[in-house]
Amino acid sequence: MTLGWEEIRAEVLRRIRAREWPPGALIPGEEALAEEFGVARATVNRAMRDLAEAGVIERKKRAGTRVAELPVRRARLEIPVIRLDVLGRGLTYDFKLLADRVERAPIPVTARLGLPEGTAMRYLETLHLAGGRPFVLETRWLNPAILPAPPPDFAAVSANEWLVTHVSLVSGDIAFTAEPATPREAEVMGMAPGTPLLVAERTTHGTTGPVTLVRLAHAPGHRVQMTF
Amino acid sequence: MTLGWEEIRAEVLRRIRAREWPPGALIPGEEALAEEFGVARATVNRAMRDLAEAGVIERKKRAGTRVAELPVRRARLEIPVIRLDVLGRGLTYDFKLLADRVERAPIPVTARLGLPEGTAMRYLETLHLAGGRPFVLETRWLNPAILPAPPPDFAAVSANEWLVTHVSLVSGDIAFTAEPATPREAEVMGMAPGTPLLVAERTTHGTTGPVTLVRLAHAPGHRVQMTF
DNA sequence: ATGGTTAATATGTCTAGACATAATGCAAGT
DNA sequence: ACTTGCATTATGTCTAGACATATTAACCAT
Repeated sequence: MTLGWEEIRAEVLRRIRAREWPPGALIPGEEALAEEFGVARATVNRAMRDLAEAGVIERKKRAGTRVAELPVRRARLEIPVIRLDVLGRGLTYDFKLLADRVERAPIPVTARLGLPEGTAMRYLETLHLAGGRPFVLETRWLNPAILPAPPPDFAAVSANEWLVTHVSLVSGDIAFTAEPATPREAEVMGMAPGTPLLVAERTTHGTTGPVTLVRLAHAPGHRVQMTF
Repeated sequence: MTLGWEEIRAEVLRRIRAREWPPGALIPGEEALAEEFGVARATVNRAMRDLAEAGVIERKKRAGTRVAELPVRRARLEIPVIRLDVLGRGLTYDFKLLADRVERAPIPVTARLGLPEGTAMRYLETLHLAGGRPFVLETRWLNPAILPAPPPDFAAVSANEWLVTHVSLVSGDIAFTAEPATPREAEVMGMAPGTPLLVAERTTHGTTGPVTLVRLAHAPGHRVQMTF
């Protein structure tokens, strides 16, 4: 029976958990481990690289590999298109375009996207419905520079979905906060103002510059679930 | 100048974004790409594996590699120990153990951890302080079976931190919700009841069974930030 | 002591070739 | 028509060896 990289990883992990190699300790080099397990160094490397990605060990050239002092847990969040999110919950999906206009974006918006003050941007307000009931209110500022010549009809395809399939997003960030429902949100989504809402704020950048800043106000009770 | 796997990845990504290989399309096999770029197949494999992990392409043995129809964006959340989170914000850290007792856990708690109804569990209530002000109220149900013979003193080291360094956590999940502050939370953290709070609920399982269920109620204004 | 240079070393990556594994689609048998 | 089995094929993994790169520690010169 020959060992694979996953078995190497399992054994290394076992030794770390058993405190044979305590936090902060220096682990034998790849060459030594390769010899011990009777595999090629590349196989050990594969296993160690995986553990490093998981945050269990820290590796530095020349300095060697050591067990992480305080292993940082990493959770992965998969952000689906809202339509698929809703359908995945077994509910019917629909959306309404509540607003679509071009105007000068407020300073906080341009600032966060790194655009000059007073840039004219497309403002979109979309209410996503799940099973006929409000699911998410999306308010979006979109950089018109990234849109094609005949701009897409966001009443037919939601901006959320159009962007995923037509713009190559490079990087971005999401922040989750709990906020009281604004009067506008309360009115549109049919709830009392001040109701706690889970709000996700995303900025995304593409190859040709800033793309969009979007605020997703989720209906009460919404859970964002992650596994690790 | 010789190509590395990151350059292969960049070029493949460029072709996908440029729609030379549109969503759903079948990409040439590793062998073909290796020949085209003049590198070994393992190098192409490294690049493709990375793109698959990022959700840009989907790979299946025999069936080949195709461009993802709706690229699922994946964001990574790093969950540090609360103490380091606070120190990382340039604030002093402190915590107070408000409650520490053993009692029968409520049914929802045992159910979520997969323990028998009425199991006696350790209940801990910890207030984490940042710069002397309430930061997070942690309410935790801990499976006493995983604790060592002389149980640790959670007044000296927070349970949060003790668990990370002493229990090998295998899997778990986190859910974020927005909830109104309970009377207890409002009292302890000094705010009006009903104030929207960002709540994280985590369950974790170790090698020897369920470990803990914890609820972290964050002070108003708290942001959970992720990058992708 | 102090600062800069150099050699040693552990990890990172690559090559060329091999076998393993899984999924597909065709062919044969019921 | 339907199922079963098998050959095919693309990805997954491994080996043994090589060179690249970052970083440390030792050394030397000021």
